[in-house]
Amino acid sequence: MSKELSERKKRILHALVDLYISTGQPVSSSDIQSKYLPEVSSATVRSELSALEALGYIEQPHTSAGRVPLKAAYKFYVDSISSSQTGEASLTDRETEIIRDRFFKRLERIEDMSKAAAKIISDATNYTSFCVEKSSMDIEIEEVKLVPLKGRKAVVLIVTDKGMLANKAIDLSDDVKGEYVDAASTLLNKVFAGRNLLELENFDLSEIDVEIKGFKDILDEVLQILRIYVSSHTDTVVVEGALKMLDYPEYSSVEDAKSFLSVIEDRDSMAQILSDDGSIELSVRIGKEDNGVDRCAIVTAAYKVGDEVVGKAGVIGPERMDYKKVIGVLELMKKTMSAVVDGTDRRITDGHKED
Amino acid sequence: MSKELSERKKRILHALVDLYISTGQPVSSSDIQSKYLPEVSSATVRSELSALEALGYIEQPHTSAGRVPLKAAYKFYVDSISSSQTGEASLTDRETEIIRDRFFKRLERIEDMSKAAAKIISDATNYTSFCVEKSSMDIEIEEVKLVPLKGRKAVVLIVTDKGMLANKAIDLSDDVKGEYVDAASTLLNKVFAGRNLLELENFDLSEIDVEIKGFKDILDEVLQILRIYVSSHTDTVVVEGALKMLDYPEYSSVEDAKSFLSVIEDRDSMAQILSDDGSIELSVRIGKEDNGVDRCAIVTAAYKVGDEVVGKAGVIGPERMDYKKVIGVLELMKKTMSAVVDGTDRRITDGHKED
DNA sequence: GTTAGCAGTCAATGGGTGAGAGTGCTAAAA
DNA sequence: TTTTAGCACTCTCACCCATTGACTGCTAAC
Repeated sequence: MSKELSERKKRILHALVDLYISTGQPVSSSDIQSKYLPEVSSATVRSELSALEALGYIEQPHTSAGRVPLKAAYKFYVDSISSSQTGEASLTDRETEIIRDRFFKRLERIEDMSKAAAKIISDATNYTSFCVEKSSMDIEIEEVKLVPLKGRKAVVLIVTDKGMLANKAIDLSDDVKGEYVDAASTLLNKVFAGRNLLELENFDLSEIDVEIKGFKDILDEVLQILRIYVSSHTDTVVVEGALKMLDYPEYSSVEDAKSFLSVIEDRDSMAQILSDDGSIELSVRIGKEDNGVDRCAIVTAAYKVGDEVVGKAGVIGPERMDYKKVIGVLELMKKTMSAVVDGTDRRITDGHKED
Repeated sequence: MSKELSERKKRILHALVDLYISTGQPVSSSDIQSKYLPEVSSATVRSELSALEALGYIEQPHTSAGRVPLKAAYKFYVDSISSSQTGEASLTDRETEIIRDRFFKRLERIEDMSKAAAKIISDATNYTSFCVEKSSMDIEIEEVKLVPLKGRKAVVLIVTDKGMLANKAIDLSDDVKGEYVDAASTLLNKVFAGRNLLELENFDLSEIDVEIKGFKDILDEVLQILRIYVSSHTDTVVVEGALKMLDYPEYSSVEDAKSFLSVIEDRDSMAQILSDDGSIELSVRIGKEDNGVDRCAIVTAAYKVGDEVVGKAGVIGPERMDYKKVIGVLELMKKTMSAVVDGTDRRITDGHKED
């Protein structure tokens, strides 16, 4: 904070976080000296460490213990790795290939993308992962059709530019004559075709300048179907590997585990947490004040089409997580997913790989 | 086992299980004596206890500890409560009313029944609960319709006696003429209408004695839609209150908690476990050999329509669970749900309560 | 500014001890 | 023969204490 650190302090801080991430134990001056700075003595490292402690980067759990990174130290660490290189370089070519491969292999239908991505991210990083699909309401109704069935039933079909939206069987109270159905279909199309789903939220039937006559019932019915769809269609959150967090000593008490899991399992609180970071491309949030989950770090990547964020993928793990790897995996997935959503890479839409 | 226990042994065994269920601690002879058998001395209880130990009902964790029930003791206990009274009597009228009330209040659409029931059972008992809905394949196709849309797209609508089944937009490669669509619709109906979904599994198009001509593509398409539906439509399992198990000291180590949760979270293994008990009306399975989950008891109730099991509801908890209450709640839910599914109690199908 | 050496601090470990809980056994009473 | 009171025995658990080992901070020399 405040002023720029000396080069040696930077090296020492980086070393300390590195060591702490891999061991989870407080790091001693001699550890740092022997593994990262053989050219100086441990006493020198010690004096640098007390300086860093005064600056608020690290602390000692107790007098005779080594040092543990604080939030500021993690921030510094994350900054230094994401500026020094593109994160993806932290994965070997082989790893990159395996991940890409698994992604396309699992992807038979495009709807499974979130699930597949979450699974792969969790497997590759060994942390709990999640994916959010923003359910865009920017859907245009192309066509509404009333299809008569046997008996007095009929089906309302609503076709949109993004595919089929909803269909529902309804009872027609009147006797169904072909003319009625045809007329109703025509009317429904006049009223709804070309409209956007968002417009419908405050939509008043009486504003429409078409003849409604005996069709009010059916119009209401369709409107209700659409409204139910809009209100029920919230962002979908999928979580993978929730139990992986229990492998880390940070969460080795049942109470901690329980409080973590109860947040993770609750889709609403997850959606809340994930929406907090706006639409930053790559966001790293550490600690409860930052992300709402105690003693955790959350890394999210937003994937976009054009300028619009269409979803997010991320990892939630202990503060001392392997940021290098996580950022690498997320950047790779981000690229891959953006390409698929975008249509640049359509390997899966026809059901098989091309390469 | 082997021989019938003396009346006093029965009382002592019952008392021991009762005490162990409420405290979770090994039960001493004097506990039993003071709270359940004041007319004899603790020494007498002691000698009875060693007899029961020899018979395999109970054991001592170590020499100077009290006794703990074994599986045989729980079996005895469950038998004695379910024969002595109908379990439901173990709930007060007030409790019964509250549970019924909550059930109907939550139930706005019939599809939510499993979820609602699981939630209520879990809340009422404080254990992890689950519901399984058997997805019956006994569905008859009533009508197949090919509905042309704008452009070259069309929708296949499949109507069954149980409601709408599936619909899928397809591309028609040929130019779409009204006649083609009509002819195809007629053909599709000839082929599929009146058939049961189960027949379709090994269904050979060439066996059909209608003219196929140029319609093979569309027939294949529909057949595939149906097959995908059949294969993807497995029993649905919902689980509620998975984390409640962590409140019990039996699962206070993270490893135990993890192994429990990983079984519970996995729908497949749950479905497996739950199908194991056949269609017993009320099944109590204790211990790993019995139910596949370590140090747990599983109580399930099957709800039926006529003779057919259409679903199950149950509780999974520590071996020393409050069987009385659990059995009471499950019997109540079983009655209530059977009535709803059966159609005897249709309070919810028209969207509001009647009483 | 850096280093070696040393004293000081603290957590963790392990052995020892005493209290408490509960049993089994035995001999006497019912 | 069954039940009971009394007592010795066993085992766990909690606590204390001393020892160990891991670090640090300080100081004086380089």
